[in-house]
Amino acid sequence: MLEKTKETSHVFAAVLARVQAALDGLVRDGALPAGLDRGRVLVEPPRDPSHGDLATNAAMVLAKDAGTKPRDLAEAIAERLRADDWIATVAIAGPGFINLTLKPDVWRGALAAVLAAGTNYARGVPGGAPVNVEYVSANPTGPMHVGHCRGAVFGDALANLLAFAGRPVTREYYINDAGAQVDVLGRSAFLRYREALGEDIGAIPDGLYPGDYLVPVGKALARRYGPDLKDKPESEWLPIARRTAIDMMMAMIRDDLAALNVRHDVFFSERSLIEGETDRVGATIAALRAEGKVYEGRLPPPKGAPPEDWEDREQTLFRATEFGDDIDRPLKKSDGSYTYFASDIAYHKSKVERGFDDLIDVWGADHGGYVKRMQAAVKAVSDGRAALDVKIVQLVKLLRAGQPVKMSKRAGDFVTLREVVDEVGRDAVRFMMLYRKNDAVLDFDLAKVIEQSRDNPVFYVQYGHARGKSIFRNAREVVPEMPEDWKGPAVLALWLASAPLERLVDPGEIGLMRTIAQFPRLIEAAAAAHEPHRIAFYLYDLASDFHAQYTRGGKDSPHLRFIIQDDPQLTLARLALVQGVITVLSVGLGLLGVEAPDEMR
RNA sequence: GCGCUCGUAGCUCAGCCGGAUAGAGCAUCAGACUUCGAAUCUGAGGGUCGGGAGUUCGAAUCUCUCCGAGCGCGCCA
Repeated sequence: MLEKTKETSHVFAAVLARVQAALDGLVRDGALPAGLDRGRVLVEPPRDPSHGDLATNAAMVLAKDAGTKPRDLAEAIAERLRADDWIATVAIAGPGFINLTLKPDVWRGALAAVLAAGTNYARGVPGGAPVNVEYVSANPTGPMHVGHCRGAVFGDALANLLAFAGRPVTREYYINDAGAQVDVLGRSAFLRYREALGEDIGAIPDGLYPGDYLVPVGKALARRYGPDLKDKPESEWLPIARRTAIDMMMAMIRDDLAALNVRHDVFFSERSLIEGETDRVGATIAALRAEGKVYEGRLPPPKGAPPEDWEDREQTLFRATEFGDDIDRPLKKSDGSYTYFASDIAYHKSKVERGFDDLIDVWGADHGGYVKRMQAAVKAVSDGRAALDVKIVQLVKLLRAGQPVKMSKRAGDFVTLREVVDEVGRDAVRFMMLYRKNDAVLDFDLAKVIEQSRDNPVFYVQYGHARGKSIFRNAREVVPEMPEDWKGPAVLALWLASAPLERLVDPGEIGLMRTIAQFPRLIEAAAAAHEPHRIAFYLYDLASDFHAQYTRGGKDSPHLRFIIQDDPQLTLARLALVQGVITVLSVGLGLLGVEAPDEMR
């Protein structure tokens, strides 16, 4: 049995290091030139399991620079790897792959490492540059609807993932509390205020928000100010109505987010940029102008479809083309006020000034055309130091049993986030939103996601966890010395540490250990790519392996059951394996913000 | 017209900085429960990876081009 070292907790990284060591050896012997770029050397599981546990492309990516043939180099590398104490067999295949089979003890060591680390398994070492993730940022003009849901869940899971990978993460929400939309909100609230005072307001006029959710805002205004506001000019009541409405809308949005288990560290007000002691939007523009990145000029009308009311005029422009955008972008409207983009530049500048060079924004698909200019702006305000990655989450098509759920925002009968969460549950919403790449359109079927079958990946994965827990509940009569739950995971881990893992010899058992051992690598890759959906797919695969192994211990092969009545030691070893599985399932589900239940109900 | 995103099995989708014979689920067909939860599992059939060209040892993946879908296109946020 190998020791539980840092190596065994990340087998792939360790084997890569061993391959690199073999290459170092070849360099020392003069068989390989020094100073080759080895960045492309990978160790990964081959697609076809019959090729072994791991494969490396080292010979193929280095052969050209080394001036040798891939298969010759592969043979030289293989010769050194054969001496490695972890490696059982080395085979060269295809154009120069080196296929490795590890000694089973390596995988057993990986399992032991999982047990020792518990819920810290696969956690990255703390460090790296601080990263700022901005997500949701829904306008505070009403409750959140389903469309907001996906970005919220995605951003939250991505932030969880980056934090777990070791990065210092700040989760941020940008409140669009300036501009025309919140003025409309303020006027709509004022109407409800008059209504609350007993006035008959009739139908809500066009151009104001009709939703009932503003009724409480009107009542609150009436309670706080009585009739005082009613006869004042708009310039006096609007700021009050607007402020009250925004605050109440944000409280509602926070509640909605809480229902989804989504939270933010920072709520950043757009209005604070212009209403503070200094006009930070103006200051940002002035600073950019001083650097020659802002100028007064004219834009050509859009090609193909020029607007009817196009008016050629000189305006304040950001030199976005210098930073990779297609066209320079206006910063001021014709009435002299700032464009949304201008505020957004100041806002992103504030992120840079707060020490973030690594920015992630999560946006809806309708903002796709905005990406280049924002990335250009981030480069401009940070002198190229900071980078912005914009994750576009695509549309969610809401269905019920295959039929589209009709939504009309104009009629005010859109489906709210809260309705969906209440109907299908937080776990189902979160998992399904993450069980898809962010940039692919998502069909969300309200009927299907509460179905309890293999068709529904949420239940499939959760069932895997519950099944593992169930095995522990049933094992007590064979291993009565098993610590009680209330003693906590550390006591259980200590007990499992004495398990004779060398008795895990079945290919299905080794396979499970191998899958578990891939988790740290998966976390690293998913974090680097900003792709939390990879976790969801991995968990599905792990649950699948586990269900398969469970069922193999059926009528034909009772010796493969996890609980063996007359063999407590073997049962103990298999319980250790089950614990490894449920640990990873639980950690992974935790990153997705989905519960890992002990029982299915 | 331009830009962004997407196009993989009948349907819904994976495919990890280019890698070996392109994988899952659903659906279809054939099987597995007197004992650890059948909310599960085993097997079969099903593919011009939208079309074409290029880059190279090698392309679903990178480049170009065409076709198709969605989103966006100064003074909305």
